[in-house]
Amino acid sequence: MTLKLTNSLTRRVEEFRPIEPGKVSIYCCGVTVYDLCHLGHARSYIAWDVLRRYLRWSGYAVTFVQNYTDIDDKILKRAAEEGSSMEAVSERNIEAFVADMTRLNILPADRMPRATRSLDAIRTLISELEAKGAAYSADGDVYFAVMKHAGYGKLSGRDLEQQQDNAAGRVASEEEARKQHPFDFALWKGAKPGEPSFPSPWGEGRPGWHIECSAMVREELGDTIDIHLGGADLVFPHHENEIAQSEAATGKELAHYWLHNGMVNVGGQKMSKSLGNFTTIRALLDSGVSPMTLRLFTLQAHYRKPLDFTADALDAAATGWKGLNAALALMGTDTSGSAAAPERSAPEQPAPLAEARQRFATAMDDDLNTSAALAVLFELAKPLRALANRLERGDASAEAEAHTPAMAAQAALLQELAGVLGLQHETAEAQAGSHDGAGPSEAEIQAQIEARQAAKAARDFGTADSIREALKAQGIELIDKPGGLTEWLRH
RNA sequence: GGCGGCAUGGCCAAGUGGUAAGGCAGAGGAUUGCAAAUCCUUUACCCCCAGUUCGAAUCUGGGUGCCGCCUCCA
Repeated sequence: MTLKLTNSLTRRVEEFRPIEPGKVSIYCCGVTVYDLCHLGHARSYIAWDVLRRYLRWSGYAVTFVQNYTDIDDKILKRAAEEGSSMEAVSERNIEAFVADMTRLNILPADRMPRATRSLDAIRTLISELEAKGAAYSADGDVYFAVMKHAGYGKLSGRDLEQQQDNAAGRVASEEEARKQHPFDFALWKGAKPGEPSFPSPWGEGRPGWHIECSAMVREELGDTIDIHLGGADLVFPHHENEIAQSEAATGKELAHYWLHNGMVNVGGQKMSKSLGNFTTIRALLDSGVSPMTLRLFTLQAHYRKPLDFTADALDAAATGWKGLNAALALMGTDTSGSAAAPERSAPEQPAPLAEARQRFATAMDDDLNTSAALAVLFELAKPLRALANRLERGDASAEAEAHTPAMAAQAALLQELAGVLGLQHETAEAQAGSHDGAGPSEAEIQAQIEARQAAKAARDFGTADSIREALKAQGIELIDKPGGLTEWLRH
């Protein structure tokens, strides 16, 4: 079996064949760092993290490059609003991005270029386009001439002539007037008073949005790469323009495979900053939803499909994760295993495990069918959970069973496959989320538990239950364990 | 209007020609002083219509509904 991926370029599922055997070069469109990331970003980057982990597990050496767009109108606007600078806004949001991704267990990219640090490559590319007659300058701006590029529209299925009418409906801004064709887009924008600018052969200014990606792909990975990633909302115009620029300049295909993830929806509508219906990653995580719950939530759907974000669906994911997590706990807290040279053609394993591994690989090979892959994890987890539960009850035979090679192998496989999906065991604290300090103190809770123990010993269950109810009202859940022990959880 | 995509049980979601994965919720049972947790069992003919086929959720045509992109956007 080999990996098959849906290529947006052909709108078909294709077998993945790297340019160089055993190696994969990937460029992923990153964020514009003007604000915190929301769940849409999380979904996207979790999906691509899984692609990357799976390729690694399949034996490929992966080079993963993801950019930061650190110059753009929205960053400048934000900086003006808060009276700071472009750099300050960018820096702060890059830090936030890294922190959020880390919490979600998303592997950092191998290289993370920034637009403002790639200006030489950008200027070189624009010059080449100009020399080839694919670009023209007008009043300090430089535009890409879409009519000069034969393949324009091949990714998004747009026909320039057919699109004329739609474009005509746009507001005839000053910028529009400078363009030769409505779809022409800025490669370089002339400086406006008071805005940061950089020198160029066309005067002071700054790069347009699309050109930075073309330049960074080329600088970091070469003229042609294996896979280019991004959200479905980037297909047009961003990726279309990227292709046009790069291919007009190099005469080579920019990327062999274009993968796009579906949007996160809220109430059937795309989650976005402009609609204001977004939840930031950190707001969600800080509200007590664990990172792995969010990961599981996004992975339960196929990456290309829209994913509706609802409280119910998230609750379901949280409960589901509890089960997987309990099974994962059998291996202890050391779950750094995902990095421990996993190999998909693993050594000998008992037949059922080999079969599970195969089903997992088959699912993932099928355009990253994480939903089906998760089914394998849940099935592997089932007996492990049962065992974990018996262990908790102090079942002596369970103790012995836990140390049998069969169980150990099952637990190891579960952990390995979970690792491919970036799922790792979470401790109780991580699951509980942050505690804001309200509610009864530990000492108070302990005192209540002891009082309840006494009541129970006296078979005064009415008092015992009322104590439990009172604590519950304060967000404290009591759980009786075998042997007369009582544990508590803060909700 | 143009381009693309989606419609599967109460909810989420796989399955893309051979008779419906998995998760959540629900129901019954076990266990428990009662709970919680856990364990066992259990719940669908796949938006509508017409075709192709021995056989379709899966293919074709039509219809209906929904979403994304066409302006910044993961």
